[in-house]
Amino acid sequence: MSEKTEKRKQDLRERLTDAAHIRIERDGFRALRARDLARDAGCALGAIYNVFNDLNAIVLAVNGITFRRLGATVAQSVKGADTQSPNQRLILMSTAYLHFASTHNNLWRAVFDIQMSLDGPVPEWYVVELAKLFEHISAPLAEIFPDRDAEGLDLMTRTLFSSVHGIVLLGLERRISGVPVEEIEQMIAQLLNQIGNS
Amino acid sequence: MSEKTEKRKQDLRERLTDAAHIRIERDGFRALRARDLARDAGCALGAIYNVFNDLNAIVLAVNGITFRRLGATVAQSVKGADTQSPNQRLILMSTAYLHFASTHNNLWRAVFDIQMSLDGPVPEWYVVELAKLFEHISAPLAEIFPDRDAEGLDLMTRTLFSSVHGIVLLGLERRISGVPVEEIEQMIAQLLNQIGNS
DNA sequence: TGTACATCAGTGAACGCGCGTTCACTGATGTAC
DNA sequence: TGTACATCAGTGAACGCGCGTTCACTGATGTAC
Repeated sequence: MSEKTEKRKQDLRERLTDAAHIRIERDGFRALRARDLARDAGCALGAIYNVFNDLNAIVLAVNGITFRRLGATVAQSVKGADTQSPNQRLILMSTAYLHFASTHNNLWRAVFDIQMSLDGPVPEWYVVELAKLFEHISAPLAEIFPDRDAEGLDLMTRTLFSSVHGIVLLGLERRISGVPVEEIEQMIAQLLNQIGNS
Repeated sequence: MSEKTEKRKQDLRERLTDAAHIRIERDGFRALRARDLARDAGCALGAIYNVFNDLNAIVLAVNGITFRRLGATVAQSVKGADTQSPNQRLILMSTAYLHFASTHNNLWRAVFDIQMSLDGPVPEWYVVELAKLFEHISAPLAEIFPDRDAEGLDLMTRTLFSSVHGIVLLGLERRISGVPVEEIEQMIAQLLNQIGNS
């Protein structure tokens, strides 16, 4: 395969991923259709399978991008905030998480939904990104609880992340327990202040 | 329609619900098939539609049962525990919640999953059960924070429920961030002790 | 009690549709000489 | 530079399957007289 051809393939891969990105963001990943993607990307239906193993691989590709963006957004929220209290930084990150989830709801859900319904190994990027996210959380926690060992800190990190995730998840779920974003922010602040003040 | 006939219909409804209950618990609600149900319940495929509007109605019926059981289990866990500290009671309830979710994982997920992917009005029982669950949570919270008004208490109740839900959800999710149940118990205790000690 | 009729639960074959994936073909691109 | 050949990206019609739901039919049950 010549370089030029390889580039064309890469090009198609990107066009498909972009199209999937847009469609998932708008309609959710369960509404993704091979025929729609082909039309959007301007290729034949069969061409998809020259470039991806199956539809799922495209969703995973989009999820990889989404998760990295999410991680970057959270990291960004505390960049240059070293002067803030650790508690304040946790709130900044959680709020960033909330806003990402709120703004890109379908993309965000796809990341967590599809993992749960799939089998096979968890993709590498997933593990890496999650670890990075956890590092950002554990840093302020280590300041708040300086005498915890690494293991205790890890448990606390998971606890905190899951809690905030739960608050965001149910808070954004209009059909069940959904509330306005400001109220979700209050919930997060409430939770973190409890923890920060102990 | 005679009384006897009505009873037969009611009977079939129950047989179908029971069959769905078993299958959802074992395989998850996404694997539920009309033909399987008909076979399990010993009726013809078409008979289902004499008795339910569609498959979804059966899942909703099962979800109603599950949610009530869940509520009862949580309530049971603090029955006669008035001597315990409010914090301790919150831990009891959360642990009961965890164990229910862990033991009846697919049933539990169906309750939350299907609500999110459906449109149309939220069923009455759902709202009622959730309100009951929230009452159980807000009682101990009112003891811990006697000077909060009703609104603040409500916010805190939602915060707590969502947090515990998130911890259980991600904790039980083997493919992503899953950990042993004992560790989830620790996470819950950690969260609630933070809140109880403030 | 018996007979004629009406109803409607019960039946399962067939409909209908959606949709991921394949596959035989074509033509553009690249390579060898 | 030109010619012959090979490769493989690109094509889209067709396959295949799953599965919810319908529908024309039947026979059991109930009702009227």
